[in-house]
Amino acid sequence: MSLVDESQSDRVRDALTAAHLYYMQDLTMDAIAHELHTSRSSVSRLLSHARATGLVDIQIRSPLDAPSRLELLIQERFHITAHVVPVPDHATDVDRLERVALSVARILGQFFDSNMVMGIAWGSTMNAISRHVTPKQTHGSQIIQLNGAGNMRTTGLSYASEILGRFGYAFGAHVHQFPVPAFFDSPATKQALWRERSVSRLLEMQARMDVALFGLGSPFSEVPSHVYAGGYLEEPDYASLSRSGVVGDVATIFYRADGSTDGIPLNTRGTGPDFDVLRRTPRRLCVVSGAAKLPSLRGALKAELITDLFVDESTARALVASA
Amino acid sequence: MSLVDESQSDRVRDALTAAHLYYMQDLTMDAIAHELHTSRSSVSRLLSHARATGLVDIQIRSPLDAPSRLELLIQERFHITAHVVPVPDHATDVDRLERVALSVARILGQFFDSNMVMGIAWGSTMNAISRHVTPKQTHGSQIIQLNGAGNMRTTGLSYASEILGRFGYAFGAHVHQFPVPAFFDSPATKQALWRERSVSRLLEMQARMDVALFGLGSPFSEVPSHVYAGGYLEEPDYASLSRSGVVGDVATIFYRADGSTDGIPLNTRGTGPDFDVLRRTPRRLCVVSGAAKLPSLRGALKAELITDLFVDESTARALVASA
DNA sequence: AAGCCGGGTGAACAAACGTGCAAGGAGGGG
DNA sequence: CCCCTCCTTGCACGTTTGTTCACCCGGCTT
Repeated sequence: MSLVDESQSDRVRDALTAAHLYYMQDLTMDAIAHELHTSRSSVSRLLSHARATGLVDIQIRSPLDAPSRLELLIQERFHITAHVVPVPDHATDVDRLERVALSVARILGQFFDSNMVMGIAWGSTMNAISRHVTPKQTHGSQIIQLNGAGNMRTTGLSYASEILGRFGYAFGAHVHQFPVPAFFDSPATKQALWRERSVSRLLEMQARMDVALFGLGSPFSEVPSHVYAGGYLEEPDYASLSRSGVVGDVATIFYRADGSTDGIPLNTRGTGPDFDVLRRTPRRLCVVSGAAKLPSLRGALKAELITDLFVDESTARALVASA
Repeated sequence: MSLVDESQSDRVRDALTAAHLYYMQDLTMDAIAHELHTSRSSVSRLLSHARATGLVDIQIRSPLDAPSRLELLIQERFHITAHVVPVPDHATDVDRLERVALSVARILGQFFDSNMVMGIAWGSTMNAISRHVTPKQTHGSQIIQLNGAGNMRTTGLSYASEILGRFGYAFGAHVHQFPVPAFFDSPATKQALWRERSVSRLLEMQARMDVALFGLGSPFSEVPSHVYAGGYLEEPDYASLSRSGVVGDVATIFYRADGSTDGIPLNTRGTGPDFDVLRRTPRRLCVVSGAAKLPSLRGALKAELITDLFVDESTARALVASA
């Protein structure tokens, strides 16, 4: 282990030197290879490594007078910070998701630091982000799962824990899983379990998280979110959602177009944090891609669930275009 | 002007988009050119522009457990933060200076922010840095010249103001020049002028600066600094310095190997800030390259003039090697 | 001890990139 | 109105960079 450690740290040291020479002194990889007594290819790999592990941190800082027109409009209209991801109009929804996720993954480190608690939902958006998130070493930080992931067929643990694990690994954070189904069959079971100390400990932690990161579910769009495709809900559930006028969910809690949640039966069985809890979280990062989620997004904005919105360009345009 | 402004801001906007697509989404320049309806070459230029103007900010962050061994040693021995710039041992002194300067220019933005006052000396080191400093927009910030620049032949204003001007431009800071000679002929003139309100206003500003940036002068090394080559001093002055046991200067104030300054005649005629003033400045960035400055560096460390040291690798090695 | 296995290396190739150059276009002055 | 100038553009070229592949070397198994 000591040998491994040593060679690891040698590698890091070399990567740092190479990064310094490349990004601070503008040497070519060739020149660096020469100074480091190795081959140019190795330097290329060293630099890739440096970027991938967050040794090199590339940020884009708009001079504050020139954020995109769209970001300004959204800020004025909804009083949130918008990060519009440029994506060509003809891109497919899969592309959109992937590109927004990549951008978020790169920028996430700016929102998370040592000794913070970050709550994370799961789903295709979070999955995509998790696969790209660039590491940033922190200490004493915690990552906590926002809602259960089990369904009738599996405990969902492996899927959710893979996602959470990648975030935890990237930030050197302690990961707290939430080993319950996404939806309980009976509200009583939920209430019972919520009184269990192991669970209430998690809920308390959720109540004092610093950052929440989530996507939006949109039950009635053509591209249903993970929750809706994964066998978590059954026919009568959908009928009930439809009757209640639901337009979306955040971490298994549903809401209407006006942002209200009162009297939606399924919410007594969902496992995500109550919106009152969520709204007390200082920074609430919401990632949305694709126009299909527009109604869900409007509802979430009405419900004031979002402080920072990450959205692809054309969806952003659609958002401000309509009243 | 409005047309110029508009096209400027268009350019910035395009540069931001391109940077986002390139650095956050890992598209190739070709792909970006396509999305922006322009040619690949223009995208290349756009990205260069984005980097050069600080829209894209590249930082290197050592995981705090692995700063170079040298930086650690220096920190332990002298209680300052060291930034060791990797430079191959066989590099010439000119190379050394240039590469250290480049590194400092890139990192300087991390030390300077809005509403700050930065004092800047001048000389070949500062000149080299000024030619590379990457912009960072700030507001309400001030840059102030630490010491006069005139000599028997010229007022020195153009040289010093060029340097100061580049810093000021890069940070959007107000520049305050110090229109006096580097050394007065007579101490009485200095004292008289020091009582002038226009000058004392500058001195007061120096007294509350947040950052000072300076190199070291080394009067008796083979590669004399600008002050010594530029006709600022005359033969009797050198003799006097030699008699006093001077090993270096910071902004025209001389010191001995033990860091003391008392009773050095020339200091009554120099125009830089008193070391007591300097030592009250929260951050004092010193840039040194080349082993020839080692004695000066040791003296400056003894005098506790430095909080952050930027130095090339082999000079750093030499510094810790000797007791 | 021989043999496999995984990770890392440099050579060679292909892709991506930067830059000198000539052409085109907008703005300003005659 | 024309011309001159300066700035920007895209092309073409040479350079720089990423990636594939065969190879080597240390560690572990049989």
